[in-house]
Amino acid sequence: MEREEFLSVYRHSLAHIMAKAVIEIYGKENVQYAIGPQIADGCYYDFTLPRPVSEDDIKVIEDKMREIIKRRENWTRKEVSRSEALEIFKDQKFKTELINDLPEDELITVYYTGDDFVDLCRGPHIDNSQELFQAAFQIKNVSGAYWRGDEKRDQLQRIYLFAFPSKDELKAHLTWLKEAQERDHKKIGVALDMFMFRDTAPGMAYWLPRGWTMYSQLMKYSRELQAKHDYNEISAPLINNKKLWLISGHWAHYVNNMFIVPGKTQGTEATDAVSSDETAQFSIEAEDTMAAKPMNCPNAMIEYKRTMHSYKELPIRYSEYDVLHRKEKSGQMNGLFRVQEFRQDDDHTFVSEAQIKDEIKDVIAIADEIYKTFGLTYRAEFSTRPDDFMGDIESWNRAEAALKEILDEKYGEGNYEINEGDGAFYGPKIDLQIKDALGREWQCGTVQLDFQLPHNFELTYVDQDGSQKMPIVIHRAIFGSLERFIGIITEHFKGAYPFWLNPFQVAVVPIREEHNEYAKKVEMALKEAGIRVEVDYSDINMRDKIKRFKNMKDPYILVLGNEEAAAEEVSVNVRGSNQQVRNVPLTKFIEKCKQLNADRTLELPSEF
RNA sequence: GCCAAUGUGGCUCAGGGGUAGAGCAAUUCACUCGUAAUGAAUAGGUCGUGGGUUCGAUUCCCACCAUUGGCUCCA
Repeated sequence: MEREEFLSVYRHSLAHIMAKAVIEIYGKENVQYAIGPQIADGCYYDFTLPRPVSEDDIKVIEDKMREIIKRRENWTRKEVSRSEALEIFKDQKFKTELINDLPEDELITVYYTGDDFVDLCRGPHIDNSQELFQAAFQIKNVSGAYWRGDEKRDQLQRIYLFAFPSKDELKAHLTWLKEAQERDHKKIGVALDMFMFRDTAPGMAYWLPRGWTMYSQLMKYSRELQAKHDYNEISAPLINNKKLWLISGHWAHYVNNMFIVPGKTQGTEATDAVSSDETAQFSIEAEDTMAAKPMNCPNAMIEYKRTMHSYKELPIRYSEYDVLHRKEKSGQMNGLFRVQEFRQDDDHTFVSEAQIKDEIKDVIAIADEIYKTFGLTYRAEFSTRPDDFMGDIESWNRAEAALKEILDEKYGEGNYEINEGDGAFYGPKIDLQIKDALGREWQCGTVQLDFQLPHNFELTYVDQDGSQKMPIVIHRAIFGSLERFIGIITEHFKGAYPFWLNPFQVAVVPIREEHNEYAKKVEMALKEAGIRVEVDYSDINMRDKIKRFKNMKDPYILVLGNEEAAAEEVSVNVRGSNQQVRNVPLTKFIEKCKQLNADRTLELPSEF
């Protein structure tokens, strides 16, 4: 049996063992068991139980599973008719629903584990529980889950299980998990003084000097690159009157994700901040109701509309890095990955239909260059026309064909995922997904075609024949949210960012106070060359200075003593090792740093 | 929004019905010319917030807030 097949068979079988254990513990009449599929590192099973599963229960369930396996029970496959199946599971609502939803001609099979447990399943399974003797498993955690992933339906308790063919493999997985948790950007970001969160602004990062330095470098990089591709940056108001959101459609489709500032319907001005006017009433129906922008697009439309446009101007690319606010339901926030305030490397490009393909191609080229700079790999997803699409079907077909052609050229047919009918109602889209340290995927880049907004805002351009045409809008972001992207790269680099990006690039350690003068000279020379440098002039042991800079993961630490001062040299301590590179001429070191900045090099050289 | 867990000095965490403890960090002093944790002393906390139970709550109960892991939804 292939390893993959083996994994799927016995992980799946372990899910049944878990169900059997849970039923024996809680009593069959108290348990509704739903589904128990295998997943990447094990399996899970969904139940409704008489009470929540506690820490103590977890141990009990694990022990019961081991006990069941030791019974060496036979697993028996049985083909049954629909009515037999319904009879077997007559007290099980989820199984009954599953059976009723099976196609008419579907062969229904059930598996007996021992005489007292039966589950609806297409298999295949092991023949006897003793085949699981070597298997290593451990309950991972318990969480809530919705029946059939529908939040309007039953809330189930999902018990996750790690499951591997051997104890060593389980142990290796747990080690991996522990290491992954050490990459957590929430930990590293705090340790490196990058950012913080406070409940004075839930889900909104406070950027500290180091973190903001890096944030600025990302924007600088993005701006430089996009300038080469003829993008024009704009900026627009952070809060807009409700009338804008009514036109854009956000008030109808997105209002639950917006921070609203209700207008005043009656009352006088408050006279002081402490005792405000109690007669004042606020309502989102008031005309002066405002909302913080969750997206940049509507304002970009407003700027486009300022003047008439000729076909000769297209494509018009409006990029922007403005702050966006999106209100999240509680429980959705996650460090920098999911926040309520963020910036995107956003852009709205106005094109004619004929320009779509070339424009998207250029976008993909930019994306490629950016991701390559960070050494990130991503997965592309193509989402096509949904049922409630807007616009004419011919435009959709042409747009989708253009996107598909680009994707095929770029990634090769079949090397990207196609989500049929999953596009936005206003246009098809390409999303780029990147994994975090724990293997969770996050959408970063996105390229979306939009037929709707130009319509809502009645955008036009004058075509060659003098007729009024409606442009198509391309929304795109490559980093996506800069916050999310910084979270991703923090985990990717484990806080040891590339030289060009690190908050401080060079740290300087004068060995004793009498070397401060030379250190100052080195500092100024580095700053002159545009290199971000920090120096510790304090009167403490050099080891302490080095320790602090190492903890902050500065790429190069320069140690300066008599020898260096006399020869205008530096001694370089390279991040990631304790090797010292001695007798490097200062000018040579600076040239190297400038080169690393210019090339945005990923590797950190230890030769100068 | 739902299920569960967590919240103790700047950070990491221990403790537990009788008004709090460690390590790191900070401050002061000493040490300090060769590459990652020198020594001593000092200071710092109404134990997330608000109620309740109790003679007494940081500890038990309730609500709320925030965070984490999932579900759902998204950049």
